[in-house]
Amino acid sequence: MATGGSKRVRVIDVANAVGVSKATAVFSLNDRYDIVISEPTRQRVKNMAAKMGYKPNPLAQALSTGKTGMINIVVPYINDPFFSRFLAHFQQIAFDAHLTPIVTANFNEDENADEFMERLIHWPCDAYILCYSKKLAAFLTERKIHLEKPVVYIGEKVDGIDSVYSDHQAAIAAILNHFSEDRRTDIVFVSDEKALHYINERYRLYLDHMKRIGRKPVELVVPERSRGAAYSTVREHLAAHKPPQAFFCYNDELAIGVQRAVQDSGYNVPDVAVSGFDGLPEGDYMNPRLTTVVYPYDKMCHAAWDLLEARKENLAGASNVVEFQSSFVQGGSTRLPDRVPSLTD
Amino acid sequence: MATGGSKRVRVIDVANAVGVSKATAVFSLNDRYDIVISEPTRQRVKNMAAKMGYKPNPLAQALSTGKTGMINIVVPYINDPFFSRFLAHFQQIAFDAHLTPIVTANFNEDENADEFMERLIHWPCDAYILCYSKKLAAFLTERKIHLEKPVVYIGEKVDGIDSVYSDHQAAIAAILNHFSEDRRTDIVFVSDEKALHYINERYRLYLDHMKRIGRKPVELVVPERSRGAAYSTVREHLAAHKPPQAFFCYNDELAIGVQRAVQDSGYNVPDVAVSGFDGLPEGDYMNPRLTTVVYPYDKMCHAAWDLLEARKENLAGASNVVEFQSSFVQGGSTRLPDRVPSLTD
DNA sequence: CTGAAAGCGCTTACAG
DNA sequence: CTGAAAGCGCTTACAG
Repeated sequence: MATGGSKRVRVIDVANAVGVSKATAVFSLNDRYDIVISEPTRQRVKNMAAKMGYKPNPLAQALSTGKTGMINIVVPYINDPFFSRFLAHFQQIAFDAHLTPIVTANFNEDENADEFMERLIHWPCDAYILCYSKKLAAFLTERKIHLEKPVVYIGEKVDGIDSVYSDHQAAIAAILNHFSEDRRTDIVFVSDEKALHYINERYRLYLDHMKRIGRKPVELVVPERSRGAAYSTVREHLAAHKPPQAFFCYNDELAIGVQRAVQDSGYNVPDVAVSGFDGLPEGDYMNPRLTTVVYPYDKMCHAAWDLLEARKENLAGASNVVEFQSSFVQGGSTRLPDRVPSLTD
Repeated sequence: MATGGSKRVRVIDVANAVGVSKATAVFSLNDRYDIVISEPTRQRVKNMAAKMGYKPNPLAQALSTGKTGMINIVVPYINDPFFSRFLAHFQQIAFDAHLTPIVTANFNEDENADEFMERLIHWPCDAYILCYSKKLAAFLTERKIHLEKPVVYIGEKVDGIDSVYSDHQAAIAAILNHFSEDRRTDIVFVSDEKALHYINERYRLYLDHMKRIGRKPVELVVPERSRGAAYSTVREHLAAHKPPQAFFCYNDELAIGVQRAVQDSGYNVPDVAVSGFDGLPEGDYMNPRLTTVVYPYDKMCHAAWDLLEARKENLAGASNVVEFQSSFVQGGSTRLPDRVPSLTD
């Protein structure tokens, strides 16, 4: 049976209805002006197609042309306020470009990850947008997929493929500097295992900072990158230890759990300061508001798209990098009431 | 050029490498045990396919069989903590079933909505899962798409197609009852325009309740279903009016903005009570915790999947409905300290 | 413009 | 098991 329902209209049906050949119908519909067809004929075909509700079967077109009109957008997790912002942007961009976005979560380090990647590279699509999944980027480049189809990476600078990222250094320094100005030196770094395992910029700058001010770094490792896990870990920690002057959290997701844990343990925020990262919208609705770092999401997404478009012309060319700057945003979760806030930007 | 890279391995390549016919190769790979092929031959084909990295081209398979292996999952918005939970569940379900999920946001009432729906029905896929988009459901049933492919609706009971929903009545009653027990009678309903426009259960039960207790209902209409819009609306309201005893909010998204607005206006929550709806994870991390209503998301998703599976066998059969019960969860955002909490379940 | 044909990569019915 | 063939619905090169 034909794909897409029993009585789907085909080009041949349109051609027969108008009384022209299949070729003429196709050329008219596809605006092939390199073929000589009279304007009235073109119009008759188009009108009839519209009247009959003809839509080309994308599958057949794809098989014939090698262009699927599908674009694979990969994020580590689909149900995550951080990544879903990127998804929403790309969804809109793809819609406008008349492409079908195949949105997939790559399960990053999960047990399904390998299986996922195998399936991914065999799925026919025209291009890939990878968000924050270095492992997947390595997988694709190893198999030279980026030489066959455009691939763009968003999140970090990755060798060999076009990438877009936001530089966090100044923003991280601003947070740590802000702690110093409030004379907070007893700072705990909160992250999940992954963030410690890889060479992590936030962690590294934290270590540098602690060294500089001559204090011993303390890491609190949360078993999983979720607010719930952060909450439990910090509750336990505060049951056994005195609170630090500040919790420097890997991201907002963790900071949200941390802040709640501090409060539920009977301490006040910002007496105990809590800082996050990522600029999740919900941070603005915490009480107090979460100090965080925001990135220019929309600009990053559009830059990624532009790279992808440009790449089509030149698959083998040298890879490009587009850099943005993240910015520190101070909220009540770190501001001591008796001090004037100091924003670096 | 072939889809999916220049040197993609095809069945014929595998067949030639083993020295069997194309048909034999296909039958072996597809485990067609209705065809007599010796076991050793089957194995040789499979091993060679694995060795050569052969994966069938899904596009060609789809065109030939009429089965695309794609399932369309539609939500109003992709970047929404409520809907993205459903997405995450279905993503996993589809992965396990070896299907490719086409995740799309239908922009619900936006300007793009019509264009979106037109494209949607012409996109070849094997089935549809619609989440909370009645307009789209009507569009599909009008065109009798549900008689061609399985369609399941999640969110409400919809005539003519299989649907899964959670009944909120008891939970809504529990919230209102909870307000009464705390002697709160001055209750404001907060929703966006849509929620008032349609016949809305939460709104209707609120009106009934206010009538019963002899108080005048007050609706606060937020221009858009976002926490930011709710925040602004309530800030303005509280600048001009005395606070009510309770804000009964259409959902958590709005309640999050409302709670923050109440606090920023200088009032205490739960002196002014705020209740939400949906059981978003972030409600648990508000200060105080948000009183809300939770649904059995995972069960709903699996029920929807089961309906879809069953529907394949019998497209024309009468539609089924699976109902779940939502439950009231009391948080600190409504609990008066001097009263014993009263949970109905 | 037309008409007949090949091809994308697969599945499947059929005669041997 | 094999081999030759038709078909899914489209695109495209080619001879007229």
